[in-house]
Amino acid sequence: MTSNKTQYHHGDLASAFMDAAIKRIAQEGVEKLSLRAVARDLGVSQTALYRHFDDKTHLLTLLAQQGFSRLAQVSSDAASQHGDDTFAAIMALGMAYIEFAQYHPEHYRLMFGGMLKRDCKDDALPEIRMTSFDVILQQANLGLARGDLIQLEPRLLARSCWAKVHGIAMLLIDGFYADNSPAQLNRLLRDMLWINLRGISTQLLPETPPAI
Amino acid sequence: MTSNKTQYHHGDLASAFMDAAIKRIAQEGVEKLSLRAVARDLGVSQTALYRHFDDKTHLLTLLAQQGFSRLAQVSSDAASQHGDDTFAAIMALGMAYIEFAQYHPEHYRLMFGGMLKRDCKDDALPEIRMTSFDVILQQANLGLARGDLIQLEPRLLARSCWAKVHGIAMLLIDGFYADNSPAQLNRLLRDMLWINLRGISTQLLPETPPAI
DNA sequence: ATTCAGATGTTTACACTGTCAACAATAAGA
DNA sequence: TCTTATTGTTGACAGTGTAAACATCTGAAT
Repeated sequence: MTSNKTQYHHGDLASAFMDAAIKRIAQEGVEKLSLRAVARDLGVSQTALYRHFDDKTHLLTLLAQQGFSRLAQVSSDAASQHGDDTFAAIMALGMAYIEFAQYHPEHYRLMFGGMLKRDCKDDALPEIRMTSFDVILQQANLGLARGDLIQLEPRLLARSCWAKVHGIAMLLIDGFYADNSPAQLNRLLRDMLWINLRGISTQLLPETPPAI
Repeated sequence: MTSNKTQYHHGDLASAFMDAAIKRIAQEGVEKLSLRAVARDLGVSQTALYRHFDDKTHLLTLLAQQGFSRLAQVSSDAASQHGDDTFAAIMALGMAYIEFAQYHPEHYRLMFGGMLKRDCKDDALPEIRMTSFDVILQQANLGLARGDLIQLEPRLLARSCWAKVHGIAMLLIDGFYADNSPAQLNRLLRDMLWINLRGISTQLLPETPPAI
């Protein structure tokens, strides 16, 4: 299996392809990703990938799915570290979410760029997409149960938070907050998240979030 | 000038190109826009556009600029129809903004898709981008002056609104709210916008916005 | 152990793309 | 009218995604 003598069979070309593709995407952006270039990186023929993926869209779809599952993971982890503090949990969730986008901007753009929706026959994507949403929805339900959040549909509360977080993440990676030092940026992001939280809180929250 | 006998000189090929390109983008998405296809639509040679645009990025940049200026126009118009009612004005602004994205999803994606930021030498784009923001900023300042909004930096208030509106618009055109009737959708969008407004209001607003 | 089918990788080829260089036709000013 | 800059065309080149035919390896049944 790990015989490095014969290199005709790569071993696990599929995941090697995905890793190499992500690296290239991170460097040069999704738009100008070339499958042939990835094949060159791996020292493999330019059509080898067609034994593992239907076409380019298929590969990108799998990468997007991978991104969604990682995003759900990090945001879920962040939220669960704040026990029964509704607002701290949602803030942590949002910041982790935004950090993911910040560290993997091109991957995030692939996930939400919309180039997949048009010709994606794979029905699994919308489903996996929702795992990220479910993390937020769960926190909304917890907050409702604790009486911390106003009594609207849980889905509405979650959607509101998601839209806010997503908008911030998008504008951030598009460079709209570039005129800020790291400390200022952190403050700005937290302030913006907090405003939306104030809008769904039953309590009268202060105008700015508590220090970390 | 309008001699339709000799067709060697088109007259105004530059804007004809932009119009035709926008049409194609609206139909098939930004990603798979082919300059040659646009040239074919216009019955013109495939390199004619290089007398009017540096390259593909240049054309897309101009289209994006045009989009930003139209977006600023419609959202400004919507806000100015609500006199001195801070919350009605901001709600109208947000809804008009979202409607623009809804009616021109691919154009909106071009504006915020980030495929320009990477290799856009044109410095005018970030500037024109900000005209959309200035419309919101102006409403924030008005609301502050009336004492309707909490006393934070006007830029922060505006940025918060913008992020929310942008996030909603993006998720909308990505199909995340597809499981809604038009009436439900309108209600959902307004509810989400309203939550953010509650977060920056000095008054205690109701949990859902007043009927249109 | 041999054989044979399926999985995996390669070669070749095609249609398509963005863009450059060289050339042709027109419009406008001296 | 002659000149010159503007505008459009032709032809070419390198790069792309991907289909078809072919080659090689792996693994299981005989």
